[in-house]
Amino acid sequence: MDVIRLSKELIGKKLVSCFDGKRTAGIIVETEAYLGEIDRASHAYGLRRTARTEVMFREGGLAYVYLCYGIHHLFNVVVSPKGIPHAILIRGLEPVEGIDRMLKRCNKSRLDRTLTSGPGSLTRALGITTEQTGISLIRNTPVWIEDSKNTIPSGRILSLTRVGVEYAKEDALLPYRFLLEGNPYVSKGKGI
DNA sequence: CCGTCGATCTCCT
DNA sequence: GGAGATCGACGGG
Repeated sequence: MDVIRLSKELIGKKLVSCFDGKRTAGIIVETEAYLGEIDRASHAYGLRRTARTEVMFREGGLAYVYLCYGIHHLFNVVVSPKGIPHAILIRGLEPVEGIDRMLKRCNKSRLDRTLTSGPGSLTRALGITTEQTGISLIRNTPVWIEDSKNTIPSGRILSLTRVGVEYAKEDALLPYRFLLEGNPYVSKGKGI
């Protein structure tokens, strides 16, 4: 499984949630690859296993959602065969469906880039929480990823260093952050 | 516009 | 006890 290639391929696809029969969705415009065992920035570095990260060691196609700083729910796609804990963090969405419902979830009255820019903001907008960790993203579940037929945003894919992983030493320099150049819904961070 | 700080969960030391 | 794959409120310039 080529996590780097898949991280780029996820850009332009649609992340969808559906709770109470109501869809909310956005086009993925920013991702980060986390390469499990060999990546100091990964929760699974050195094959370290905890209750929280156990889902990363399961088969690809599952959601890994964890709580960051005690507040923010961060959504990842587990992408590799069983035992290989690679994951892709979704960091930015361009909202396309159910915007009113997203605004309500975020206590906002108007759409602007802050609705779904950044990994903690987009989960709040879609209603994704740690309750969804471990669910399948390809079967019939409240959260999944699908091809976006009509609404594919344009732009070149840039590769930059990842955000907030300075502690990862030399791995902090790896160009494992991917985003659509110029898209307003990419997160703030160095290099942008 | 900018920097600082609080929120308060999980895991490591 | 401390830091982290973060965000938004607040205060000063």
